Amino acid sequence: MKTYREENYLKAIYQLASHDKTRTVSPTDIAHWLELKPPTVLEKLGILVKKGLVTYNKFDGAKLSPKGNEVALNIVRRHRIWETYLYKQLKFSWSEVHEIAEQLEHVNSEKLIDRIYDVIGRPDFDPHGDPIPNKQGKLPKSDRRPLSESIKGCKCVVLGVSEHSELFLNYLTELNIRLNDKLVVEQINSYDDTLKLSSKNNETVLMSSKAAQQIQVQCVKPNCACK
Amino acid sequence: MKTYREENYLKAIYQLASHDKTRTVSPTDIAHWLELKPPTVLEKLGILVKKGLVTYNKFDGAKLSPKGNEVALNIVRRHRIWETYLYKQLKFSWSEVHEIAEQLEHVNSEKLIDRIYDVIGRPDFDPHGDPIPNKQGKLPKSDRRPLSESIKGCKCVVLGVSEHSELFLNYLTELNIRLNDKLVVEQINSYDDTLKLSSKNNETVLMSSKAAQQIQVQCVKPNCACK
DNA sequence: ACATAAAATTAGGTTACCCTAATTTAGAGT
DNA sequence: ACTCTAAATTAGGGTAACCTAATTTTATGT
Repeated sequence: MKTYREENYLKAIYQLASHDKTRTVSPTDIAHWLELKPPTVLEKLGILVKKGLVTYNKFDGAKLSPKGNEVALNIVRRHRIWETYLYKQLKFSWSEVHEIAEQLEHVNSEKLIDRIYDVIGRPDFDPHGDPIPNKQGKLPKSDRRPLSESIKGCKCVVLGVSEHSELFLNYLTELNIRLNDKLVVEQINSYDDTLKLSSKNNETVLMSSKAAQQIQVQCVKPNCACK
Repeated sequence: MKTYREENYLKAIYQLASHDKTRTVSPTDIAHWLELKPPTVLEKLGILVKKGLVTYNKFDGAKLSPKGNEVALNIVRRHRIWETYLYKQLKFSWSEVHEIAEQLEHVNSEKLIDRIYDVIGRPDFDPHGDPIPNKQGKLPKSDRRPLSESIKGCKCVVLGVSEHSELFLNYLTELNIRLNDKLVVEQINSYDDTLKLSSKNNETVLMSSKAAQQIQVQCVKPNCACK
């Protein structure tokens, strides 16, 4: 339990890297993410480098080593398993589970994780729609992509969200968009990429490009023009 | 979660005090219990005193203030609720739950504790037989007392144990003594207080006074001569 | 009462994490 | 190339929790 700060650094690097794969993960990014200051992060990066969990230089930023990646994915695994357990077994709401799972993910008992993973039926995805890595740190396959990459006419199903803030989740609730909902992209505004969507019950909603980037979907038709 | 060390100090003081109510809780006792060194404990005691959670002087030892007691009992509550949950819901063995509950007890979510407490049926006692304090820090009533206080001929039922080490729990398993077993005290050796006990299925076992002190029982007959 | 063992306390040090306030280095625009 | 800004880094501290090695008290046995 004393190593939970280290776990949080590794998880942060993982999350920042997967959030935007094009940019490097800078000390400033990590500091912002963990609500710390850059010198603090820099210091810790030095320690993580020495431990062989991370590589760092100012041009490439921080990168997880294979060992660091394994640790990070294990935490992600625990987090998502707990989220699912809280949601499915203990009837917490979608927006409540994250904060509690942030704590539970650091509880060190493989047997406990195995047990609750069994109870929830060993799913590949958590209630947010995020993939649950296996023990070896491998992610299950899927064709998930951001809704923002859809083209006009695409019919797709909501698999998850990339942002888990209450603000965002409540925003989706207001738009009446839920996990597994099917959406049709009616129009894409060519000026600001705002999407006009219609959902199953023929409600039509407008969604900003910013929000659409955070929604993970999969095309319903296997030969959909979206790639 | 960062305050878990403090929680552990308070819990240690509580446990040491309830373990032997006659003796004072010394820094050395606490150090031994938490696997720390006396100066470390002394330093922390100063902080706890300053925070109004504990009183301390070398003659009376460490004592929980009302506020400190409330915090300690809340941790005990969480610990025992988790133990029960792990045992009853997640099918962990009696000897496994303690270690995991040691970690889970520090997870800070009243709603989570409430939820799992509901799931296990809001019991007054945990699977060890230990009482679960309510939210106000009150312990449920019972006539529990150590088996070592029994007199010859007493018939009593095992409600719990005061020691939770694997060593001790395995010892009980070997003697084939379980929670809720009924025992009859056949003889008490007047030299070393060793007990000769017979259990329901007429097995006879010898038990040291040391072990008997750790077993909590209740007389079966309301007018039993044990007091 | 006195030696001696044990416990409490003091002194001084370490490591992990976190900070603010410079300073240096990169990057971006002109 | 030059300037200006933002990011990275260095310098210098602080606190919490630990520790070991004295030193001082307190208890204890004879």
